[in-house]
Amino acid sequence: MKKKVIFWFRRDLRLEDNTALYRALKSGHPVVPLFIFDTHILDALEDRRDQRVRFIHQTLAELDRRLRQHGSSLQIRHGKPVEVWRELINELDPAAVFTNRDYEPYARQRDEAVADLLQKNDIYFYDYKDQAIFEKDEVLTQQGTPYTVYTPYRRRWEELLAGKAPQSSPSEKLLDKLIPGQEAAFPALEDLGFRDDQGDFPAEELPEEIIREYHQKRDYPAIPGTTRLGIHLRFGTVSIRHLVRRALELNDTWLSELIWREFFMMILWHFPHVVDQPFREKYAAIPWRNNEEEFQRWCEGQTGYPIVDAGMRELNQTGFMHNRVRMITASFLTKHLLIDWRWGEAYFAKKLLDYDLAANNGNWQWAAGCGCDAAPYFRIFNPYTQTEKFDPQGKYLARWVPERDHPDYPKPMVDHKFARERALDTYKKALDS
DNA sequence: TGAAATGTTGGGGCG
DNA sequence: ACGCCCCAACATTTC
Repeated sequence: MKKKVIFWFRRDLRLEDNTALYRALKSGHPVVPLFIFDTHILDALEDRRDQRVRFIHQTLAELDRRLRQHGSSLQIRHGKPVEVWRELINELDPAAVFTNRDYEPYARQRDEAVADLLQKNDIYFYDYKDQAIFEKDEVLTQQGTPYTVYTPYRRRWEELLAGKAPQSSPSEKLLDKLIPGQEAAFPALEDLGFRDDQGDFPAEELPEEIIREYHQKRDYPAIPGTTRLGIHLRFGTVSIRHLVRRALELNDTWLSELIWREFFMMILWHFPHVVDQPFREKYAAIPWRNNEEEFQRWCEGQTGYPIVDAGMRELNQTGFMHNRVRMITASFLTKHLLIDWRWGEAYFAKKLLDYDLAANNGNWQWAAGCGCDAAPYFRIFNPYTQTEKFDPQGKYLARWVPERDHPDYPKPMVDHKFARERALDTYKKALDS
């Protein structure tokens, strides 16, 4: 009997065009598909109804159902990855482990520890590029340094792609190479310490019409002009190669957004200190006001600025916020209230279904002015002007802040002109010295 | 992937 | 006819 190999699912919860899964299935060994619910991550979540856990659970259930159609089933474990792997090694005695690379600092450290353990047991650890078109240092300047400005990065990225459609790995065609056996138990959400809930997640079907018109409609939060594929990119329920192929056919502006995603992934890979430090070191000197009460009002959508409140309420109620409004609310928190971008980043991390460390961190630093290729600090969004431009009929406001004209709706918590000048002054003083 | 302040231009009202 | 003022519209500079 041939030894088994294990395919470890992480941020790639799909059977189609899954690079490492394909390679495992091609290895000639029977493949055990595995997912580990990582207690390091789960225990840190505050909300026992966290919708992202439910999304993963639901997605895994569907994967398992499909695997069972092929006579196999998904192994699911729950624990600290290194400890789980110790058990798996004893239990399954695998010849090798296949997985797709993940570039976040925690994942890198986890994989290093697991790879180390496997190596000590003479088990191969094969990892593959899957969640990006170009990873690590595949896109570098002529000096061999990572790009820190988006536009030249994008130019080089497109040069390397050379207009060619990225190739898929047809893992879905080899599912008969999975290990037979349907005895693996599938845990309920409750077994993992979470509660089940209602509600639909956005579909993973590609909304072609939206992509076609993306450049015209993406900035208007009242209309469905964005694809809402973030959550699927986060958990890998859709293949980036597939999306880039469609982007090449359908819309250049949308392709640009996919490249922004890789830009920030690459920044996080090369400059992991951005996780808790500004990319531009000088910005560490900004004396954030960090007023807790004001932060609370921002979180709850009670600032008295309708567009800000609309965004925060959309986030709180749905786990989603339109991108234009993410920029406005982030600008308001960092500039108008002078609250540390990391507070805002942490709040978004807690609430966004599509939360992704690289993108969230990159965009918050962009908004605060301290990131690579960031908006200059003196670029301060005027919430009223933004509303006129991007929600001219007030439809978005009407949906999320219906009481905005009532006498009991709060007055603006800070005067725009005053806050603007205070921010300019504070940033200028901190950066000059 | 801003906004405000400041500068310039040109048409119209008016003496 | 002309100069002057006003001010909207646009452009440039500044934050």
